[in-house]
Amino acid sequence: MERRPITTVDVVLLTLHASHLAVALSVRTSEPFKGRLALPGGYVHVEHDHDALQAARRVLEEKTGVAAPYLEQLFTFAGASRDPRGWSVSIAYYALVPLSALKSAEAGAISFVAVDEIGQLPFDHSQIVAAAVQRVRDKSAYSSLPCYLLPGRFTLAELQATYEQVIGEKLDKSSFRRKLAALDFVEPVRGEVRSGAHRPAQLYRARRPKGLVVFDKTM
Amino acid sequence: MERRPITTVDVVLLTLHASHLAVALSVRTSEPFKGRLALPGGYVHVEHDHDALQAARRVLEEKTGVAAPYLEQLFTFAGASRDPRGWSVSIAYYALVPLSALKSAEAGAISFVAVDEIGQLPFDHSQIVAAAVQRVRDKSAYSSLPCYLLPGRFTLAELQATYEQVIGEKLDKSSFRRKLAALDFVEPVRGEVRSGAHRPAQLYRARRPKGLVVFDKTM
DNA sequence: GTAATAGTGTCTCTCAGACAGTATGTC
DNA sequence: GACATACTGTCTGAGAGACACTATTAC
Repeated sequence: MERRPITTVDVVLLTLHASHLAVALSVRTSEPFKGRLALPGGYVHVEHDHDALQAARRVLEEKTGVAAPYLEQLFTFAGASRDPRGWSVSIAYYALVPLSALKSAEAGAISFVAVDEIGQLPFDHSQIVAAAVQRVRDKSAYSSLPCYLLPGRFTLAELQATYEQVIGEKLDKSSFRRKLAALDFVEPVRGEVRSGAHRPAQLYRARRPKGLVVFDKTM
Repeated sequence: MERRPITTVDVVLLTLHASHLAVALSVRTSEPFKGRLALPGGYVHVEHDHDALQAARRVLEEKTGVAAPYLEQLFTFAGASRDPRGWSVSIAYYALVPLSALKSAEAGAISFVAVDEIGQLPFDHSQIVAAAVQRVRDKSAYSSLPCYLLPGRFTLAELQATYEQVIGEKLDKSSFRRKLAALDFVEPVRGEVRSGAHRPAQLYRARRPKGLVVFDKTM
């Protein structure tokens, strides 16, 4: 029989924290790198996990208490030198959640670090985070992905700010709304508005049956 | 110690064969599914492979004799029920090569099957092929990926035909060339032309330093 | 009234699609 | 000359960017 590599699942949980894209890190409870901040992750449990996606969901749930609405496989990092225990395979996933879904977890063992301020992480986790951020930035330019960073109801101004934050450039309000109307993946919620010090704004929600919508052009 | 899953690498080698996108399959020489056509693949060799990409290159080289110019990780298929031997991880890669690079291998144990005519393959290999084809079609619409399906020199008509074949729709010649000129990832080879029964066509090649070029818009 | 944010209208310029036209080879 | 393929020019309509305008609230 072949010698088999270690197989783990790691999750890059991203959210908008103080208007910046941030990643959730947890303190490692076992060696190697015990006590250090790292991506939530764990072994694949051959006896209990049916497949890799389910293992990722389990790990995310165990470590952060969150059932992420968006969870997608990112990349598999595998090699001899990424883990001191030897040849290892990490099937990496990334998840997007609104910050509001994490308020309870924040009290726990989870820390949020802005993606631009991450130092060195154990293993190749810095690389994994960089790959996830890259993917989210790229994909957000031509899909409805940023919706998953917002709570159930949001104004168009908030949606636009989220896009701008994630893809890193200013967008024209008029063009943005024209495209939204054409793409039709958000809908107004009749009767609900956000009141502030000024003119109230119509609240919108993501259209349910659509899921992730991918465009031809960019935002 | 955790029970560890089996870890393998599988490669979807794609090429243009008789104007159709085709996948290279090889006959399995060991159980399970011995004697059946399946994707070239093999165990990760913990002692010799430094990482997963290198394992994929080795497998491709061993089974097809080809050093593919384009080789990229596709997706990792992992679960309890995809392999009769038990919980397994397949890190799937896809490669693109010009048919001319495969002429020697064709005599060997490799068969080409048009991607639209693939029946049931062992394991979840049908799914893996489908994912690779999907990826190539999508990515070809907004990148120079199809160049890797052509030999070193090609005419613009051949390049256009390749794009049309892969993405599955007719393109306007004038628009196509305008975009090519703007994107600037191919260059004419001075003095080289393809002569036929009629007006000879200028030969082009992919610009060396560029590698894969990704566009904002689609072809 | 003013300030501030929400939301709409419109002008212009770019560019992709469509298609016709010219160029250059074989026979 | 005819014919086939290579290559280029031009017209037009759709749409994106830019920016100004109107709307509705609090004070």
